[in-house]
Amino acid sequence: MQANRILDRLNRAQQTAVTTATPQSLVLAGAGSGKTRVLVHRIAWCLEQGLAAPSGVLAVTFTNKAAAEMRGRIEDLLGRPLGGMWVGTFHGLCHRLLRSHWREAGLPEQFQIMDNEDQQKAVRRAIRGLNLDEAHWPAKEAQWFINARKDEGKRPAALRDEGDLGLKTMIDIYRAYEEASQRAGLVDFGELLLRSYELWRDNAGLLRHYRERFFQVLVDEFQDTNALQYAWLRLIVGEQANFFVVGDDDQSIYSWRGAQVENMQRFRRDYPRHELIRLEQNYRSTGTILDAANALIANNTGRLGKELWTSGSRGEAIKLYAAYNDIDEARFCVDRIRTLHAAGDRFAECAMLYRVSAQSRVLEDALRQAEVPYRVHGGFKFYERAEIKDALAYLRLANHRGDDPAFERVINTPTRGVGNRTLDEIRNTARLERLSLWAATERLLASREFAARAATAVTGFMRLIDDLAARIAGLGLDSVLETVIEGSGLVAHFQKEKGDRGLDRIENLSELVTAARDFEPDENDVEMPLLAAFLGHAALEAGAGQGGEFDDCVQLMTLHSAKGLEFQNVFLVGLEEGLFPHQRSSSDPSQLEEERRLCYVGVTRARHRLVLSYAECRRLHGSDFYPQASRFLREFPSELLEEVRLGGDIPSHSFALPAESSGYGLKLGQRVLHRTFGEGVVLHLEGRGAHTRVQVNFAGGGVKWLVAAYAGLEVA
DNA sequence: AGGTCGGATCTTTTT
DNA sequence: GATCCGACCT
Repeated sequence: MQANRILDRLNRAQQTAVTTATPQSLVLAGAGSGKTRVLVHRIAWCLEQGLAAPSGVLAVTFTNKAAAEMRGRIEDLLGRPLGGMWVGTFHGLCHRLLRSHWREAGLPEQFQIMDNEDQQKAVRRAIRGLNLDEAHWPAKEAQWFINARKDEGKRPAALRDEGDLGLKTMIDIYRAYEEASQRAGLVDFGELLLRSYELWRDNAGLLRHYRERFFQVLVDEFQDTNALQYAWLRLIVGEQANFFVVGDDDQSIYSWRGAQVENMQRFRRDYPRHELIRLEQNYRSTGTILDAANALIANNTGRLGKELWTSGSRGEAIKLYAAYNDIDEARFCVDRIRTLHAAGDRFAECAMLYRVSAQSRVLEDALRQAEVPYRVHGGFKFYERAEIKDALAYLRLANHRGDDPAFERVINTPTRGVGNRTLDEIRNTARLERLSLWAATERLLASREFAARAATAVTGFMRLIDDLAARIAGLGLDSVLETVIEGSGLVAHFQKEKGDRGLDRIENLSELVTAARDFEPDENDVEMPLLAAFLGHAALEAGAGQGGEFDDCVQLMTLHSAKGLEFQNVFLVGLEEGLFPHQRSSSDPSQLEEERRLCYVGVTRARHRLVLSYAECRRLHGSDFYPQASRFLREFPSELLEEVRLGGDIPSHSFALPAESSGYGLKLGQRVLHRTFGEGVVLHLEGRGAHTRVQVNFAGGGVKWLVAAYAGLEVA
């Protein structure tokens, strides 16, 4: 391929990025500015210019989807396979490293990956093992603590309790969990990263080897990296490699799970001779939408700074609908979608975006009522289903008896008479003797410490696993799964379940066999044993949600899951104070800015049409709320918005950009305090000046009408 | 061993 | 309102 063919269809800024000769570059890539394009073309450029062999390229992304897309596009552009390129997610690549160097990493060869659920159970076990009260020390919080520390690259030994008992306990739990995981050869998601970081850090020879190999290191969505990922990158880049990172500080929406936008500033400090390139030309949205997005995000502080523009048309005004309530809001959106569909747009080109998943319910109801097909993104994944995890647990245990989570999962599924007492006995022995659950069970059997019934049950289970292990040796992957499913007794177990549920599960189990038959490790994993690759795939890439991905249906998802996608028509619903920005974020300025970025992400998903809406009454957690319109609405230039109304008799307060008071500091949804009735929320306002009457819903005393002049309400 | 009941809680989600 | 979790009961 010719150099000019690579640069052919790129704009100036994109060309600059692709061809830069500066060893370190930070590409500030706005929404819809062709970020993936730049990454892919940059790789092609490096190869064509002889700046790297394919095996010298390391390209990292966050999601499997992004990695797959990048691989596909590189191959398309090059017209040949990746060669020895490493293109994958942080976790996928770390997994690969640990499989190749398990010994140096201090892991057993058959180490397994724990997903969230496995991890939480393991943490719970650690908490119980320390004789702590679970009500006081919830596994979820401890899990969060452990993951946050790992994301910072910290082991328990590196933590100090500062005399804080709570902190000390957390560290104890972390340590106990870590010891148990190590003993069982289990690795959680954070551990994959931390372990490979340490692997490189502590093995000079190995690090040298990889540094000599990877001369071009590229990172996608750099704003989402956490401290450990950045440290990992710095380690591999070293002094000599080229470091090419692409990101957008305005789309950083994952700080709550450890992402540090600060890494962008850190990069600038750590590599003072870097080149900063801005991609600001947008190929997605209309001028109107971009103006709105720019104006909104300008309210944030400390940005690297970037202004999106387009050579395309202004497009139509952004529609704003003030709904009477959430049901009305849903109906309005569905109505418009039907109109658009009738005019020729596909349903799949319409997306309904919301802040919290709970909002999908009302939208789904309205869609179903109107018989409009839809798909809700997110939610349960194939490999996260209980029956799939059960089957895989049998396989994991047959493969590696020390796999404690797998043991716990299936020791009594299907029920075979191993009760809690027996299990506790096993757990205790395991803890005291530092054995795996399997080894502890063997131990207890040998010393005849089980009750007769338990002994029989447990022996039966162990025979079953040993038997499975013997039978699957040498079989193909799909036969392995067939054998395991058949031998586990899971099918009979689920057949007993009432209703269609059991049937579903059995169907999923046969789907698992199909998945195994069709399984091909991706290019990064071809060297590892097939079974390890398959189990890794199941844990790391939990699979898509429900099917129907290719049908023409309206797309429902949270704003978070919308990042990276685009649609002709976007309906951004629930623009209300308390919901968006969310209550839990509204007290902290930096969290508030993240909410704003989330809004920015939502707005920039739209190509042609953007509809914003809010409800004056919203049912949430079972009771009604009367929120104010979101502050974000006020941050859009009003000339870009056009208020839409349905008929004249819908009680709708004009969107009233100042949306301020009635003269008494009262507004809809305002929290107020009354001398005798206590705290309440303003439901309605009527009249003006001295005649203003206000309806308040008091927490204690129900709904009351008051004359504002006499009520003496205080704004709470 | 398994089911049922009451209480607490309720962002966002990938790997 | 819905769900998840633990305690309690059968």
